Amino acid sequence: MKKTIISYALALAGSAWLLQYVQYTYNVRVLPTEAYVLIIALLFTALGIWAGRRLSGGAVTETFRRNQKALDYLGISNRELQVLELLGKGHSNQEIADRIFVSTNTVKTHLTHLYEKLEVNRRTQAVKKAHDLQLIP
Amino acid sequence: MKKTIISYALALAGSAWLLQYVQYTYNVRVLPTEAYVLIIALLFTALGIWAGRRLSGGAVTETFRRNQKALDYLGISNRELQVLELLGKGHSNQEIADRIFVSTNTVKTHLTHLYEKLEVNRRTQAVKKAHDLQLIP
DNA sequence: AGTGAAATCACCCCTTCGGGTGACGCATCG
DNA sequence: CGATGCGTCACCCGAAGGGGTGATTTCACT
Repeated sequence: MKKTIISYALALAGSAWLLQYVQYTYNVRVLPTEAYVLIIALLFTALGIWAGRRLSGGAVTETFRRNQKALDYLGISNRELQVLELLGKGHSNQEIADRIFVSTNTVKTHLTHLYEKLEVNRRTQAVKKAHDLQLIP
Repeated sequence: MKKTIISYALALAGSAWLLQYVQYTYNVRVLPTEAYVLIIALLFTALGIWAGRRLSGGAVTETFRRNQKALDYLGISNRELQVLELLGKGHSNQEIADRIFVSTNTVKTHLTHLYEKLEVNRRTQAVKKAHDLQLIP
């Protein structure tokens, strides 16, 4: 992180210096201004892409966005989604039941429906599929 | 994609034009050359970051990199990792056993050890933790 | 007013999982 | 040589999960 910033600053300073050097040492403008602008622009675009990857690509700051379309398509209800979320956190049926104030039977019913809609037959598979479909983080 | 490229080209052309405009219309260089370089650099750095995100950020091409350090720290063996991977795919003990040609008892033993090392007591939690620790994709 | 989906709960039966214990062969390391 | 860790397998038991059926209430839509 710190290294990235320092490298970037050095690259920036170096480029500025290089431009000055070329312009003042040879005292000629071999290329029109547009060309310089283009070169600098391309150079720093590349640097920007690289810096962007280093700075934000590594740390996964990406916020979770639920795939509402898939949710609708599969016909998963609110309550079922709620159960699915707790499922994804690794809770047992009993824990889920306690957390949403229903009996384990109800949780089982919701899960059965979820398994049908997700076309799976185990909770682990349900979690995996829900995760792949971006239904849960 | 196409829109991104076009927008980018427009931004680039616009910036070049703006520079020309400022320089030739007022016929004065209110700022030293370094400042211009800096402005252009910063501008296109930002544009580069933005373009980078649009072009490659959307498609998650990010390849999975196993967290070897965590693996070593937790003392998870090769065989255990193999079981963990199949676990993460939502397989049952029987399926895992068939896939690696051992008995379900062996799978259970591996899992028991994994639960201890990952400090969990359910397969779903194990999958979640392994996923969080980047032990499995 | 009637239909249907969602949500709730119950009971049964069977499979799967998890925890505990014990055992054996094999390799590596001191 | 003995200790340690890994991989393998077995048996037991209780808890958890999964499949099936059936039932009630509530609420929205028609």
